[in-house]
Amino acid sequence: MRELPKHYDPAATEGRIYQLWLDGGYFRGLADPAKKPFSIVIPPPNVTGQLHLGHAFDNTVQDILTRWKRMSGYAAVWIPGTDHAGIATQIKVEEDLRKEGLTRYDLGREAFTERVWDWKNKYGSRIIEQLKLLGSSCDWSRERFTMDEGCSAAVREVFVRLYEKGLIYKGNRIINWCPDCTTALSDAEVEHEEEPGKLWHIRYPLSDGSGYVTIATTRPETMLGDTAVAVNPKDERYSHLIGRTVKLPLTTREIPVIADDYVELEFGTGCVKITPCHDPNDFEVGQRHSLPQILIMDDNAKIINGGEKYNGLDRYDARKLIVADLTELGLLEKIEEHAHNVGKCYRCGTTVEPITSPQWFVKMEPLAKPAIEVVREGRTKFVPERFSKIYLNWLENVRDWCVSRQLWWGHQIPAWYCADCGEITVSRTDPDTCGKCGSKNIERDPDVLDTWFSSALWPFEVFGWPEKTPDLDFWYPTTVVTPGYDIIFFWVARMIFSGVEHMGDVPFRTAYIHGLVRDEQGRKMQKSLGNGVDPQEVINQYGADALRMNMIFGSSPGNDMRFVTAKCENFRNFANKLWNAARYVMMNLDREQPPERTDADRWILTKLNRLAGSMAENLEAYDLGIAAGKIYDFIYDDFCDWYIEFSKSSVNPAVLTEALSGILKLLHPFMPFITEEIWQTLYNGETALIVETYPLFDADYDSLADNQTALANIEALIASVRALRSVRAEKNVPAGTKSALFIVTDKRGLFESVERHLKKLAYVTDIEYREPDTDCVTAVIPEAKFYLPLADLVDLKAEAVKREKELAKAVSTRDSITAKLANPGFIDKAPANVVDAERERLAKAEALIRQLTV
RNA sequence: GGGAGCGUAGCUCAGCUGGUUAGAGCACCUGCUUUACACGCAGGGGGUCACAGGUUCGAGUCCUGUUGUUCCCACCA
Repeated sequence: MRELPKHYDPAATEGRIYQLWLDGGYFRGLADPAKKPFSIVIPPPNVTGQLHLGHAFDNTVQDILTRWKRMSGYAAVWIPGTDHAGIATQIKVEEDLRKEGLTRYDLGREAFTERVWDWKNKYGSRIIEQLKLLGSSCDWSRERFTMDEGCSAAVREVFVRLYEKGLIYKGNRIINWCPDCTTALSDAEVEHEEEPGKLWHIRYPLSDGSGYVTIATTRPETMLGDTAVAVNPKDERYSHLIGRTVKLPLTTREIPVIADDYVELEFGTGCVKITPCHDPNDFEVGQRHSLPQILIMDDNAKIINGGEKYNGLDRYDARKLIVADLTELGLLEKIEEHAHNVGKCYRCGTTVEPITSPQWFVKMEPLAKPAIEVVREGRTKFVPERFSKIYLNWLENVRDWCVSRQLWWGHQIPAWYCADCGEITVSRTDPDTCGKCGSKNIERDPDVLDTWFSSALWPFEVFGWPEKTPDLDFWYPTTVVTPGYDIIFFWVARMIFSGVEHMGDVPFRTAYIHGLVRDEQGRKMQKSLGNGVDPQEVINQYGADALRMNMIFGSSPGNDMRFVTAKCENFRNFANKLWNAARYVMMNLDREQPPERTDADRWILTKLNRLAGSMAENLEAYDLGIAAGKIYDFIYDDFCDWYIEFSKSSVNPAVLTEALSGILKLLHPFMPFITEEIWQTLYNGETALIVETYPLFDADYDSLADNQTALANIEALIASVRALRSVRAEKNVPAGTKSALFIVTDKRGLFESVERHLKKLAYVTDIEYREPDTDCVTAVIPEAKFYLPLADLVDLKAEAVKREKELAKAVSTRDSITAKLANPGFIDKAPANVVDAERERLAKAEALIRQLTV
């Protein structure tokens, strides 16, 4: 047998163990009809991504579930892959270009996308390599990329299908525009932030010179695009103005005063400027009243169509100038402080501009309806349940999804415009001619699709859809996905409606939603704050197993967690504890085997069996933190503190090994590296732990009479040792000082069977079952009273005081239980096992009182 | 304007379907080279579970309200 070093060294182990798994092909998922399917698709990280703690958390959860199911006999597969991340990746490459003094326009579309592919091929696997450091047991042979051939085919198929069904359309509608990324964004990609702002009150003179109306606005620059002023039809202050016109200051235009319910009477002045091209509400008002549309900003949010003076100005410069000009004209009535919500681009943080623009939209209502149904019916369950409300609420109110992006990196929209007849041809294969008039004068839409359009198809495209593949048949719907709550809208909801629409079934049975990883102060981890913790450094310092346990231990489903690096130390220590326990086991393998199993042997195996049962319940319920806590406690308390200590006075190497291997199996999904390493040593590399069978609860074994007896005996032994150690510590008895022990008990058999342990663990020389002749230090448990003849330490008075205290406590416990049991309500309504437990407690309290009053 | 989470030991957090004396890690105190581990062992101190009501035989756990805090959604310019 190999000598193990005194300390576990993760850095020297993890790479070797990971390679062992790879070489063994253990991650490979095979659609074996003899087994039950278990499948997870990874939330594909961005190709531009660097491993952060969010990934670490997410992937630990997935790996625990996958390893557990794999060991439980499922045909388990975990599909990895990456997302092309349209905006993020394009920005990255454009930044590189800028260093060379170039823009993407200098290269042109083809050369530019080629360059992005180069970048992807060079750096795109970085995040994948980092995931491996965590121990992720993904089936790497199935790694996918959202822009690989298969995924691209799936995207195209979906686009065409939806178009043919009338669920994708092109329209000139108001969208969110990021002037920095120069692309449209979906509603979900806009983050609203409250900001201090101003409410400018501006006078619009009536055309007939009879006065003016005062409007209030937070964005005065948009007045250049005003095409009306609106008031509420019920507003008597302004009813006389309806139908008249006002002169739009700073322009030569005259615009009408209209009436619309949208205007609030109480807010501002009760008069609203209407800018159909730059405000979603105004857009709708404009539709209702057939107002002209005047677009006053270009792609970079610079003024156009605003007159010579303002054209070309940035929107904020224009605002300053316009406010100054209005002031000069005496048309600025007042400025109020006004906090309001501002939409920001979720990628770059730039304030988005609502503008009208011709874009492609997915019609949401017909897709949302069935997606709402499947969750209501429980065909997909959210864990924790509360997230289903967030999901439902979003889908119930969702507006059409703007899917076109003015980027070059992504899935180019398969639509061709005919210059001759204006027809749009949408096709599965690239057309040469217009589908309507046959003209060759056609041009492809330059835009690409929202990145989330392809990730929405992830759970079926990775199995080969639109082909009908055996894998798809076997593993779809997938078992579970594990995203953070921050991507419920982006990803979870869109996967569900896409799965239901294209596969006719939900994409996953369970959406296990987890919280976000925050820093020690509870802040989000952000580059700009510099508070990010690099998981790779943590792994280097403490080991991947320690990092994994840190993420899982003490976390609860759906809740955020603070990452405290120091906590890793605890789990490094835990790993070392297990390591040394294993060392101990292996050092004792050659010892002589006693003929029978002792109570201690039966005790540890019975407890281990129960542990398997209760951990299974927690794992089934996705309570990973609780399961982790239980195996942790078992290893520290039951196995190391007690069983190994028992084994020092009477060792059964077979049981020692049996218990250790059970522990290794149960712990493996959580701490795969160290458990496999120990397993390899313990069994000389003959088998791999990763494909061993996960322990199940055995009810028959649990109910064996010998095991039940062993449990009772060992629990009494533990209580005895604790009581004796406690009293010795209290009296400051030096550890080296041993003494005889007198036991007064009517359950002599209970102690006779464990005398060896009692002597060893409580520093006892001889045991006698009688009252001692001299004054003694005493300790009491319900089953017995103990006397330690440590004459010079005995303080009779102190002993008496201590006994009195204990007695008082025992009496109060007894009385409260007695009262409880005398309560007919309790006896009638409490479940039998609870009543029994109380009766047992009472018996113990009474026994303790008896011992104390002997 | 709606909705949700959180408030438990000095700190970071568990506490699953209500049921013993509310737990863990770190920190703190007292001992200890006990033949696996000082990345250790033994013993110990520390909590009126935010507050107020209610349901119940029984509430940290369920309900209502208050308060603090964080977040999400929403078209009052």
